[in-house]
Amino acid sequence: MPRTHQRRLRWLAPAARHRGESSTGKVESAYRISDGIAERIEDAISDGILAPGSRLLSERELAQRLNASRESVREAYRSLEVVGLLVIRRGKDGGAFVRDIDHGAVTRSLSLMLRLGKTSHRELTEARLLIEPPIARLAAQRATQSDIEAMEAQIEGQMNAIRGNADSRKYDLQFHRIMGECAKNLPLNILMNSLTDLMVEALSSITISKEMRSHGVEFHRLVLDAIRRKDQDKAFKLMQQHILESQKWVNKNRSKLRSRK
Amino acid sequence: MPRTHQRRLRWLAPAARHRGESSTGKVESAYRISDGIAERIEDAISDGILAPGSRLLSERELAQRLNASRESVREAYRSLEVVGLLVIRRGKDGGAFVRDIDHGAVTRSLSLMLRLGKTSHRELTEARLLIEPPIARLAAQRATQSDIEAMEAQIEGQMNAIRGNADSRKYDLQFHRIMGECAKNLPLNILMNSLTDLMVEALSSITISKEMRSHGVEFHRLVLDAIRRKDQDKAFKLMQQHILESQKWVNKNRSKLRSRK
DNA sequence: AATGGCAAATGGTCTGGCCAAAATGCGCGG
DNA sequence: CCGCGCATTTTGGCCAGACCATTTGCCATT
Repeated sequence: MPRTHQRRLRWLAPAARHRGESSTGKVESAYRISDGIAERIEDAISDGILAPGSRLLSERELAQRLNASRESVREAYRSLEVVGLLVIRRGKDGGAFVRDIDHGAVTRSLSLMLRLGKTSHRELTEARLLIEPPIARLAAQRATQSDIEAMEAQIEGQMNAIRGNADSRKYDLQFHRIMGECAKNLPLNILMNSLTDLMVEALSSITISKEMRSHGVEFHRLVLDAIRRKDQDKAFKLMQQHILESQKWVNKNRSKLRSRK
Repeated sequence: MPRTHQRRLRWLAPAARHRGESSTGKVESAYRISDGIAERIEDAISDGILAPGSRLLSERELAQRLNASRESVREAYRSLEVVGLLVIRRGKDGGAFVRDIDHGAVTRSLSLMLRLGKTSHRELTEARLLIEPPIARLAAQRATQSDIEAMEAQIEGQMNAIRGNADSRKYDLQFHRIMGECAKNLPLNILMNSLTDLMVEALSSITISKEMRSHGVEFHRLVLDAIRRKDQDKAFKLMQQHILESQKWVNKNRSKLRSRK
């Protein structure tokens, strides 16, 4: 039975939200139906009503239920996909699914800003130098047994990759990632991951010698050892040294870096 | 005259981009026309072809030129608006404009992630504690004369606001922001701004006593003094102390904090 | 000169349709 | 009986055309 109402968009009207500034720079003036829908979904997700992995209604269906057009719903879904909350698949059994938490969106925005700001590699390294050693310290302080085991497994994998002459970069990144987990601090972890992701991206164009890779994994082993012994200062200094060395190495290979216009 | 086109989307096909992973988690499988358009615009912006403030073609016009539908163009514009690259206005003389660089998007995604991750205030403070003091140190090292003047002016404004019993929070935030500028490191600056923005947002629900506000500005004055004298360690320690004190104060007022589900 | 209203440009939404991808079922041939 | 491929179905992607809402500027009326 196709409901008979004609009126539009009354379903969201209580106290026409001003949602001012909120210091994030977002200023919504005149509202868009799609924004209203997106906001509702966003809230539902952050309130846990929609768990990661669950499937939303199809565009057609939700549109009908909300008495909105399919386009409005579509736009809402797409917006949320852009910010990383949803993932949309086509075909039967497709649709919009709640993505499990993933800081990729932060990295993406950050990456954009840095590209626009013509950030140099030097700045990136400097930032890492200020963030990662403290994280290593926290990791040494807070790593659990299972954290340590995860890192051991990872190092193992990396060594195998090197022996097999495969690309070890992925493992390298993963080591830093696990260490970030150990610090038990989400904001820091996200920030660090974004920086290291950007680093990897920036360096993706140059190949790394086998010796260098072995050297890297050796360093990881030392850091892990410090963490295992809960030697916070040692972990801090090792990390610092690790970054400095890699910076030095990059400088020697600067010519191979792809230039940014 | 309704153009006679048969084929679609040939205008973007050279070397069907795979744009794999890139470690940001973004995996585009099946190509969307709108994504193609968005990517082109994004590149144009980061290459400086489209300067901040410039106006893009209207949806109708660009659609016609690209031989695409208005919806595709619209979707591209909207996506870029969501990530903070464009701002869209309605009405005559409206349209999509290139936004000048603004880290708001990063803050927004970060904020989302933190909400989803149920980040505590404690973690936020811890992160700030690791990031801001080093930034103060860098600021002391690198601040120019005009930077210092800007900070002086800001403190002046803040004191006036306090005397007039106006809300000084805006100025407070601004001080940290200017100090970030002084550090001359974009990544760090963005990260710090995101954290302080989140902090302000989290604290927006409680009022701050006049004494506390005076205390705050006094601290800023001290920090500025250290920066002026290029006393890096002093700036570092002051900043650390500043954050610790505000944390202590927040703890005393914890009950007033709006709870996050 | 001030003001009110009209016209134009532009995004926002709706309708209704077709295409393309993906999963599933069905039937035919081996 | 076991695939293998084709048709079907569901769902997003795209399109065309229309109308609405907002904003701006201009112009006529007062």
